[in-house]
Amino acid sequence: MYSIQDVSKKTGLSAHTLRYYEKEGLITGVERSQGGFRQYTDQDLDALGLICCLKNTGMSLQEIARFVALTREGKHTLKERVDLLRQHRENVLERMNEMQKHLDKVTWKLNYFSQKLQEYEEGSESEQS
Amino acid sequence: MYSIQDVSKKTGLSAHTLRYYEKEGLITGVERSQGGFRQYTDQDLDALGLICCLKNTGMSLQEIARFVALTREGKHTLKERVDLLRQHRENVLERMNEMQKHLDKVTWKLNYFSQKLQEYEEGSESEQS
DNA sequence: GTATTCTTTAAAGTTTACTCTAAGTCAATA
DNA sequence: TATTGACTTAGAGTAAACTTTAAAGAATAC
Repeated sequence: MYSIQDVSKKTGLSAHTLRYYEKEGLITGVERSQGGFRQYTDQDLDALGLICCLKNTGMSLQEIARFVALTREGKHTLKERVDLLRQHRENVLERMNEMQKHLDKVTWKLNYFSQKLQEYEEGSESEQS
Repeated sequence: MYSIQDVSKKTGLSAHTLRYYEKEGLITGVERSQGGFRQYTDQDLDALGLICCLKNTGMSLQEIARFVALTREGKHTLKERVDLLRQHRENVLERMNEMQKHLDKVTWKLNYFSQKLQEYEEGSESEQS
């Protein structure tokens, strides 16, 4: 059993954010101590792991909440969940491809500016001498 | 010379967004017709091209505005601009790496669910027969 | 020449994902 | 036992990047 601070350290999400995620339906069924404090299990940490991966690959919290809701509904949503992840995977690959293209342009510009810089520096050098 | 609508079509940014970018200092020195309408040049389109690449690789509008301001200052900022782009490039590569790692986890989960799904479907088949 | 469409501005509104505040409860320590 | 510090809630506030609105002037189509 982990306190909200423990989980915060383990996941890198703030305690505020963890409560927020719970409110938004991303995490469900977190147990409480007699005093009402959250007590996370290893299962909860597991679930948070997937949530972070989805988030870090650009899935919105809303979509993640939908995925979590499907999970809670049981095995008959397995196909839908698989489709969802598969689609997400495609989207991410597509985005990374696009990103690479844009980055190539940035690299091109960078080289262009680098050359300009060299010319500029050589210019000021000869002025100094 | 292009109208704001022309540029909107060419760049994929809305006319609203183009005005917003101008207000935020991302585009500067756009000429006006006698009636006060914006008239974009090929140079402006070029500048917008770089802006889109930077934005699409995750640079914030604020940082882009900073880059544009440096450009306006002249050649003595060339080194700073090169450094900025170089740093940005590193950041993007780093992010893409992280992304790939997170995506690998998603793929792993996907395969796991796929297998579960298959077992589940086989299960219901044998129940039916 | 008038109706429609496009453009202008400033400013308010929206969405996403937090982040912080206030007021109070709970637990551990000096 | 008092106090410090972590935890609770609901709800307000924030930042980024738009997006919409309103009111008015300009260009074009018939």
